[in-house]
Amino acid sequence: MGGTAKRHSSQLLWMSVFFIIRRKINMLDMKMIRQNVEYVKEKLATRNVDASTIDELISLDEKRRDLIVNTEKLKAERNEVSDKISQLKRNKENADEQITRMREVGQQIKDFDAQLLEVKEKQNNIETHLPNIPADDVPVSLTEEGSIELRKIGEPRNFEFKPKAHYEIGEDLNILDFQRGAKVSGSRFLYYVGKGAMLERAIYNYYLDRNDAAGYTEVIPPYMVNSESMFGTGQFPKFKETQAGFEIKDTDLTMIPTAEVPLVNYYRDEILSDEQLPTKFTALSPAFRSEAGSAGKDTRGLIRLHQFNKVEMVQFTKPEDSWNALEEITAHAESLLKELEIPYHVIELTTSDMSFTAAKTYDLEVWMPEQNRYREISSCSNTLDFQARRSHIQYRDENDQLQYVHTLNGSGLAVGRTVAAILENYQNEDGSVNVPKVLQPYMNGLEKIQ
RNA sequence: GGAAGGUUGGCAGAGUGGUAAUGCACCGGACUCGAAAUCCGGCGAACCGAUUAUUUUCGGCGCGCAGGUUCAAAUCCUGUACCUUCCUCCA
Repeated sequence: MGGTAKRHSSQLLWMSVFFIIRRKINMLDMKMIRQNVEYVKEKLATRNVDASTIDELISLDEKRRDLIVNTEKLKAERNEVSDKISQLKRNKENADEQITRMREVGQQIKDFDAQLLEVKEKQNNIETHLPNIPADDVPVSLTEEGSIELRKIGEPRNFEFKPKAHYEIGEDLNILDFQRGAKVSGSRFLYYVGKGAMLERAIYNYYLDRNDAAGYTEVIPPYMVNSESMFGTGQFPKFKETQAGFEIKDTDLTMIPTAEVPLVNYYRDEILSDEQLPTKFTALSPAFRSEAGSAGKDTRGLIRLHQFNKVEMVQFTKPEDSWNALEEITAHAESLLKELEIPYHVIELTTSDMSFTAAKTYDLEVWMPEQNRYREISSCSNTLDFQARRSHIQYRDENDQLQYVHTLNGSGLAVGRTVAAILENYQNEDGSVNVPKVLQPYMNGLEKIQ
């Protein structure tokens, strides 16, 4: 058992190495890079990619194409001579001379192919680690500073008492149980109990209903996905190297860090017709994150957990529509906060703050009274064709030409953090918490948790 | 978890070592006032490279995927994924 398990996992390792090589995966179009070397260097420099990396990529690409020319020449010869051999054999003539020669050619092909594989591997390793090129209007910054506040909606409430932290409120009301979460699972886990569980459920049902009304098709996706899916949306390979997620041992499965992964990969390796665009999906799912590297940050409360619920929105659009779609998806996420009457602001992330796949990102941050600051509750991004290239999602345009679709994702919204925001913003001096009006129908008319 | 069968172009479907039949669909043409039917011709996804760079042409790859044997693999060998059916088990 132990032996087979071990062999099994080493095979999986090879599988995960090879699926990268097997298909030509361009997150950025190699032809585009080749033709715009300086532009790419300049753009990626704003995302901490060294110019020498691009130089190395270019030289590997040249080497690769040279090898292809050489090896294909030999393969063409082999095909031709093989044809002759088969004719000779059919005529019962002697083909020994040709066969001997081809034996040699075959060896040469093998040698070139081995070299080619090596170069491809190196090239792929660089390519798959290059982040998306930021859109031209994204603020440039190499530090965390520099994001732009686009608008601020709603006035933070004036408290006549010292507002409590959401985790205190939740523990005092017996609706959040972090102690037992830690006992049963560990830190960064909790139980929602009673009206707390009901509040969580009310929020995500409310979100799903609103998203449905906005034209998103509701989906219940798998919560574990294979490596190719993780690759398609841009989590792998970096995610794997930094151990940012939970991978299931001895399998090829990873617990999803966001529903974006199964939603975008829904159409992986498919060609859509242009009537299918735009397609809009929404899903409630738990999100699983190891939070490696965030030790000591947000150790209490609902802000940073290993498992949290999130309602996600994903759109597949034609290239010319994706920038409008980003505004639309953001506006829709905002409408949810407006209806919940929680103060928030919208910021535009900087080049280095954006996720690996994003060309442009808006974050929505809600006001947290006890922390006296805004905290992220939604992130809406346009990845352009970055994910579509990795996951091979194309469509036939009106001229019957194949084109990559554009993909967008946005939280609509993070559920656990919504609970936190409601507890803090709607708290009363006596420790009770009012239920936002729009959620009351989802809580059997309950107006206050006490 | 065990067993058997399967996976070939948009679809259907042949092909057990000599380089992917055939049908439907599709594109072009003929016939027609036009269409259908019929006939003739063409193409068979995607991907990669060279060439041309508005159009092209040539080649590689390509029969679920990955290895191996061979001058040559859809075909033989090994591994593996998925689908179907039957046991087993289970919400």
